[in-house]
Amino acid sequence: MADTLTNREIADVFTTIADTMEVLGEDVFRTRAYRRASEAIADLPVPLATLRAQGELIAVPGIGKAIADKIAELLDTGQLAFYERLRAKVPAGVLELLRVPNVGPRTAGRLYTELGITSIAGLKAAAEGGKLNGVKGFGPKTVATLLRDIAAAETRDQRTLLFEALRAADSFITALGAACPAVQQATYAGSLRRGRETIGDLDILAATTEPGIVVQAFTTLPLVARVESSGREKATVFLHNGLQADLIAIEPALWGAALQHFTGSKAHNIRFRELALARGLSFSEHGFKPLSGGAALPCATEEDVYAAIGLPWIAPELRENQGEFEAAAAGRLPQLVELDDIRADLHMHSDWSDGKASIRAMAEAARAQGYTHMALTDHSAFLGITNGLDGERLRQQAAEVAALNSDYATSGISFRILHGVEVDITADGGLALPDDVLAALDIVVASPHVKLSQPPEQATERLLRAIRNPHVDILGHPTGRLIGSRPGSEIDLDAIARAAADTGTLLEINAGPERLDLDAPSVRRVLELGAKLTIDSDAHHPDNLQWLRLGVLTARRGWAQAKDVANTWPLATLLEWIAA
DNA sequence: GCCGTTTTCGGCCCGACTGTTTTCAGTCG
Repeated sequence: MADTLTNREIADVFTTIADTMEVLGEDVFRTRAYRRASEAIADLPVPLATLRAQGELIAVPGIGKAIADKIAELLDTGQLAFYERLRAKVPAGVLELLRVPNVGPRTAGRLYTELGITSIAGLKAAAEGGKLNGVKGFGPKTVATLLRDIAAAETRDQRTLLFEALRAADSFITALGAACPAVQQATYAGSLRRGRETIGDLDILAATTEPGIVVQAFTTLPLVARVESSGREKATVFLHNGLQADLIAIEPALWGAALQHFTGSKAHNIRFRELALARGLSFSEHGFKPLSGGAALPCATEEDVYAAIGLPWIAPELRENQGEFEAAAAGRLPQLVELDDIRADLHMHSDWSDGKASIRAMAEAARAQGYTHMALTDHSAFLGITNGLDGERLRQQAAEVAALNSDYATSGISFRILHGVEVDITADGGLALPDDVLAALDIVVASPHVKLSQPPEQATERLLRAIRNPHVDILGHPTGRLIGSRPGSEIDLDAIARAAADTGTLLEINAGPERLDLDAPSVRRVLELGAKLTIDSDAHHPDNLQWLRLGVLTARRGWAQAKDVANTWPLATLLEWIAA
């Protein structure tokens, strides 16, 4: 039998179904149902085959009987007759047209049925050859922007990493405030505020009593390369670095409504508005409109907005319609971990291996973050690892760590460097250092760096062996994925989490901008299964310690509380945990 | 196709912006 389809592959099938049905002009609510199902599946940390075996498919919000049957057919046969019938009606190239900005399903459908266009290249040729002139809906301006949009689709960048987007948003907001005194307050919203690992565009919110002036200032900033659209209260621009940025200028009295609206997610907002309607309230970025015509409700803060439908404020990182409304209604929202809760970084490198700074410099950087302790975890000597340490060099390093700790103690500084290592997990689950070397260390991070494309069973068994080694305290970047370039190992996350919970092994959220590994859905699942976490920078330079912010956002998206995260614990608690 | 503190049938979030319009459809977020 062929390999079972992954959740991602099945999610893609339902997205294609939705796209195809939209192009065919079929019922919008049916297409929305397929899209919702696809999104729900994409975020599931548990394989669909497992849920199906437990009869739990229809327990997933957005999956009903009909889609559950289609999932079963895909799992059993690797195919779906319904999907094949749809695909036969619309060439794949027509769906490709949807990648062109401002070409939606209606336009793509007409381009296909009326002009026989079945590819972006074909569309470009038609536009350049004047074949669109005189076609209903295609005036000269539309054709001109279409050619520009085709060029954008051909060179389109992938999504931007969270870390880069945060930096871009900060500088953009600073520039806007400096250029326009009419801005009373400005912040970013959208997926950036929700802490998603990659960002499609920047959503900037500005409070002002003079929206026209702010929009004008926004669209004429030096950072702006091109204005896509510009209206009374909204504008969309492209920056020189290729990022798209949207602005909404809003009355201060409606700040909470606009912030809620532009933070999303779309699924969260749709659900929010359904709940509002059930209370006789229509909600938009301009606030509430009581259907009965009653008095307006306050919307200056997001707390006002959620209070209007009887709920406490919900943290942006939770707003994915993945159970946050139910938790809020039941008074069971988690008290999410915060950056200020972090007392230590437990995965840091120095120039003893491939880091760029001395142990002391890294320790001082940790102290500057306000930490009370840190773990120095240089690489073990292993194939492919630069300048990794063997047992002898680790003994030498221990002396330097002891001397530094002694310096801190005699200076009356309460700070402790734990001496550790980031030991390689070999392809079969062994470790690159012998047990007696590991036993002499304060803390051990074990991480996979090579052979990350093993079959799932082998990849899982490899990590399970490492977790069960009594010297291993932390499993570092468990899947090895790199966002946008390497998918990482396929592992049986439930098995890993259960073993980690059994042995007390901490599972890492590696906060490197390209790693964020574990990812947020995995974090939520491993916490459900009783495992504990660490959030570590994996810093190779003092500046990298700031990456921890990304890890905290990821932890929050995974519903993590401070008590779940070992580097929020006091040093004594951590040492007790490791000893046990 | 999904779903239920109005509902197992009949709904399904909401509005800005653009271009081509004699009043609105399509796209986007």
